[in-house]
Amino acid sequence: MQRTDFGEMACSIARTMDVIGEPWSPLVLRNVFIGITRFDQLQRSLGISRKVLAERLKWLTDNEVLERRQYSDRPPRYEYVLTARGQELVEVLMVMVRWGDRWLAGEAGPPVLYRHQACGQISHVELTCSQCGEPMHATGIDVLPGPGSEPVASA
Amino acid sequence: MQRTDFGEMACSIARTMDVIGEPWSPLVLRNVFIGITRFDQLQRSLGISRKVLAERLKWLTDNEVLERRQYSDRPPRYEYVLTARGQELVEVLMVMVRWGDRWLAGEAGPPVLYRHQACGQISHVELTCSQCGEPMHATGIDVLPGPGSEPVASA
DNA sequence: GTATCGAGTTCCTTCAGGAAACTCACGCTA
DNA sequence: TAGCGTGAGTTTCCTGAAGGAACTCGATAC
Repeated sequence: MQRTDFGEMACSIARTMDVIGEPWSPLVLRNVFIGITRFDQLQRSLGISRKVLAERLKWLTDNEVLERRQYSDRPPRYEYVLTARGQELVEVLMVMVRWGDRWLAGEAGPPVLYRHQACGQISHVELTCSQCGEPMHATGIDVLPGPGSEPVASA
Repeated sequence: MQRTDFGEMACSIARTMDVIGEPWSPLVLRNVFIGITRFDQLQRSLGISRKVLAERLKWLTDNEVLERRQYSDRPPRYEYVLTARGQELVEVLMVMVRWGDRWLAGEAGPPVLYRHQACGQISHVELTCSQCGEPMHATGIDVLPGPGSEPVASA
């Protein structure tokens, strides 16, 4: 095996990276999210190789992150849309955005802004605890082994 | 240029992926976060090639995500610790964890659990709006161009 | 009946990842 | 003081994946 199989590791990060673990997939998802959903649009907007784009789209649809949908019958034409799984993956991207905005945007400021529809304000995501609702950061958590900690091979 | 230079794109996701954009870096960060901080420890725990690990560690320290710290003078020995920048990057990982737990963990359940020190409960991160504090999801936001939307080359 | 367009495939080259062996400075020990 | 062990990488070689460009294929457009 050349490329390590992250999908089999007992780690959600590894498993997530098995799906979005190379640089193009997040950008493909971002573009689909903002409405760039067709093959040639994606190829041109990203400057990605057509071959690699085809591979990524297949991978993402196989992993139920995207859905390939026919939007024209004659001629047959397709577009890609986010599944529920993909919608939630965009939330990972939103947190990446926040980090990139904070540490890498430089003087120019963030390239895009997000408006929260519920309150109408320009904002960004904060991480809070699902139990108490207070802010939750890397410095304030303990890591414990969970039920799926080691998937001991039964074979 | 073989590998596209994501760091120059006007997109925080691309810029973030320029730093953590291949599968090993997030896992290296995770391990440093949980206390696996030395070269050989990292290499053995991840099963990563030593060459690639050395490259990643150099890249991550160059990007101020990790800091190389000497913990022994004679013989000279080094360990890697998270910078403030790296601590915040771990929050991206926490959201990846949540997604991976939800969609990829399967019957076995999540491999690790997180306890929020502030409230003492086992929990996971929620995304909320920095302005109104209400939940914030991909389906409820508008994307607008920001100040750094197109870094028009001045040259 | 030729051009165009969307949606991919195919082919070729180059580069990055994996595995394992090697280096180098130091410390232990017998 | 010769030899062994250890941590922290480097070096070498091989294979597979990314890039780029050209090609295909069905279907309308002119």
